[in-house]
Amino acid sequence: MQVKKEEMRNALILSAHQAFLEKGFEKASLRQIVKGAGTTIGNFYNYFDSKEMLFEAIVLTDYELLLHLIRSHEGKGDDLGLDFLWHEPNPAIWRKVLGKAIVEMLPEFDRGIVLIFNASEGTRFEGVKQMLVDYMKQHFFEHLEEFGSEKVIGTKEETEAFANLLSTQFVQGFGDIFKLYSGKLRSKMLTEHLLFFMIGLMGLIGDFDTD
Amino acid sequence: MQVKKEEMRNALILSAHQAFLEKGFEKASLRQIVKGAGTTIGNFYNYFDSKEMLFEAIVLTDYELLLHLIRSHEGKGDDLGLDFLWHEPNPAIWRKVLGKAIVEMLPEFDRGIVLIFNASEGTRFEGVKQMLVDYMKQHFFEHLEEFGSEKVIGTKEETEAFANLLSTQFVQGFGDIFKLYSGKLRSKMLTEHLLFFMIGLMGLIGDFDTD
Amino acid sequence: MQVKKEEMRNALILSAHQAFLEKGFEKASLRQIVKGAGTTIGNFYNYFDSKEMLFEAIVLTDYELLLHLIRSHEGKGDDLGLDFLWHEPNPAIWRKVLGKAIVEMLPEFDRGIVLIFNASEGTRFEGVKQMLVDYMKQHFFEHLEEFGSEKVIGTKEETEAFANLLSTQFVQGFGDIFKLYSGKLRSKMLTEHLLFFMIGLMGLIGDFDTD
Amino acid sequence: MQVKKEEMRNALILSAHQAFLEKGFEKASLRQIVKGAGTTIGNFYNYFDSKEMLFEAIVLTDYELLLHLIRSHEGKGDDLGLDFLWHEPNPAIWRKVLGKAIVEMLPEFDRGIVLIFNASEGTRFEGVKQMLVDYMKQHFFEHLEEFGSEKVIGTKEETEAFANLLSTQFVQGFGDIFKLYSGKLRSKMLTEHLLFFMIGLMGLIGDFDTD
DNA sequence: AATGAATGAGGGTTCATTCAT
DNA sequence: AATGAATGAACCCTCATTCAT
Repeated sequence: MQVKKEEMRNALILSAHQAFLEKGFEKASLRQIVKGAGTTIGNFYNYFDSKEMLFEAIVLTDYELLLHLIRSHEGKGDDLGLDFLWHEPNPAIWRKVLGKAIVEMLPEFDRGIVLIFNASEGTRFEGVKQMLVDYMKQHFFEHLEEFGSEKVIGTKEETEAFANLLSTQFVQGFGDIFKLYSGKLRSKMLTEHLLFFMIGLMGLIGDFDTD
Repeated sequence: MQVKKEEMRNALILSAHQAFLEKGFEKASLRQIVKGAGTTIGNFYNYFDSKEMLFEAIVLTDYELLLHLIRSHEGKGDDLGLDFLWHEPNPAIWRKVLGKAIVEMLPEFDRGIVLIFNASEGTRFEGVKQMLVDYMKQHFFEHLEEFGSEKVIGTKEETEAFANLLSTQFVQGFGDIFKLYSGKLRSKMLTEHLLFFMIGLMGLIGDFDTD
Repeated sequence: MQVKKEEMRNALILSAHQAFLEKGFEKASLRQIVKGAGTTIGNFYNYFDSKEMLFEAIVLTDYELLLHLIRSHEGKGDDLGLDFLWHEPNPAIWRKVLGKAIVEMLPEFDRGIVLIFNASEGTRFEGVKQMLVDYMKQHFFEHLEEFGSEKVIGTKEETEAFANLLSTQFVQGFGDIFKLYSGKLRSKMLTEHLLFFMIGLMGLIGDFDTD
Repeated sequence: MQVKKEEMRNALILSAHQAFLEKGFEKASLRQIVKGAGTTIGNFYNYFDSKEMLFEAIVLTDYELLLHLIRSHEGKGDDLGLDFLWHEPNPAIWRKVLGKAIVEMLPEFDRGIVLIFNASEGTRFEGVKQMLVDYMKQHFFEHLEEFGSEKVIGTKEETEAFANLLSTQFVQGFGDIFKLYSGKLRSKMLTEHLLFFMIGLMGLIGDFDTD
């Protein structure tokens, strides 16, 4: 009862993707995955060299897209070229600009990005999310300091802690959106998510008087 | 070498807390926990009926505090009694009021709350976080609708999706703060975190003109 | 891409020979062998019925040569017709005679003989080496007894044990030489090896006074 | 049905020793070993950390004895203090001296030494035998050269090859004796074995008379 | 002649839990 | 209160072999 190669391979990837999503890399068992794909463990190894290689097969393209995305902006000190928005008083502009920017820049991530973010513990990708968090944290921290956070938030340590918190949530939200939504709704959510953070950030440091 | 009952129990709880925090409930092994507590697997079962019961012992008090916190506000349709802030134009007030409210209202959560949020998969508490998310989601959704989100965000489905996203991050941030900080820094972070979400929310729906 | 039948067969034999030599029959894996031959597992079974048959294909000719060699001397009670040497006092003669005898008598063993000796565990040839050892043991034992070993070595049991030891080493050395050397160096080593054993044997039982 | 700790441990070691002896480290299966010891695989890991550690438990003492034996003679350039024998014309002396020397010097090797020699492939001890062979090879080579082997054996390369062959067999024979015999018979065999090699070596390079 | 999908048994290892002592 | 021996199921992975194509 042989099946065309690509069919079984896809069945394995599909089953694995679901299992990894539900339980994470380590807790998802190969037995469960092959069962979901309607084959046996022995046969699995005709398609992939190891459990980790299976994960990598699902994830690698998105990983490289992500890496490329980060590197193309690294060192430029900008927010995806949107720094001018920080000085834009009319918020109506924001939503438009951000929406457009996101659609243009965002690579066409597939299933992989979600696994990298939420199911990669135990693989060589387990540090990727934190890397992104650290990268974002730097941005947030710089903006907070630039606008005089010490007047509103507090000490440098407090500001740094808060920047850390913000970036963690920002990245997590990013991942959640990719997990839950796709197509236009995904773009829409990404826009609002970005907007929400920019507004929150500005509001936090901009308007307020503490006395 | 016998040890006073409470001491061993505490040693086990301490070791388990650390292990659960690092690896999560399922991946933390009993062998590792008892080793960390300086005793043996057999003896463990003199103190706890199972691995899950050990988890429960660490977590239960905080779980009940959390439940009580939610229930005491359930059905009141308020935000911890702070609804009036939504109509308060002076943001300086916000930080003061929120900071005070948090200190007053927040139960004295112990180590457990972090485990419930970040390490409870595989236990009967694994749904608690989502429950809280759902609870918060309702609040966010109501506020978004109340202020006419359809003008700014979009359809009801989009609004609901966004409310879901916000609440997920809100709760996650809440958990992160408890995980990372304690004492006054924790309160400070909680205040800023709340503030950030209120400002973001208001900004998103309040100020904007879309045309 | 099809290859002429004999070429692929030879490639498989070559690759297998190397693998068996390195790891022995059981630990050499078919996957490794077919990879080395540049084909696939499935195709392998077009050439050989089983892993064991592959081994046999490499080994059979040499096995039969060996069998023939033994049988042609069996029952004659001689040492390859060299018994007269035991009474030859001039050792210079020995080396010459032995060297010549070896070249003349030794069949043209191929790769197989080494595998039979050192890599046949798990095949039906795994007993061949021991058979040869037993055969040699008989010779050694007879010589030891003939020359009055009880005066020098000890009891019959001790003599037998020693004959066993000698023959084991003799055969092992024989195998080692075939494994490591070829051509003239092989003949040279075989001569010295034989010489060494004859001298050792003679010395052991000939000259000595034990009191 | 609990058994005293030492009993089960010994049963495991006994069963393992036999399995390793028969099949070697890699091919001996844990399932077979625990079955031989009348327990389960799970329980095995209450006694040993791994299959390799089990091997080590059997072998370590003998390994250290062997190491100590070698090191205590290393650099002295002697043959266990028996160099004078090479110039001793009366062979009757040899057997006596060697027999005494062996009994005195040989550490009380246990089962381990045989495993190290014949069943250690796949463990960290797999190189020990070759180390010993190389060590002996040096001795043999020096003696062969010292006595002018070029006159009798041939080129330096041939002499070296032969030294290699001799040492391999010498060590193998050493191992075989430990495998097959014990007690006084072991000492007896060791003596004859050593004697055999010394005689063979002398005869090979000297001009020997047999009467 | 050649491919590689499929199978089923077995490899070493870890796990939470039970229970005799 | 404490020990650790014992269990049985599950983990990822490798193997020789079969067979449809």
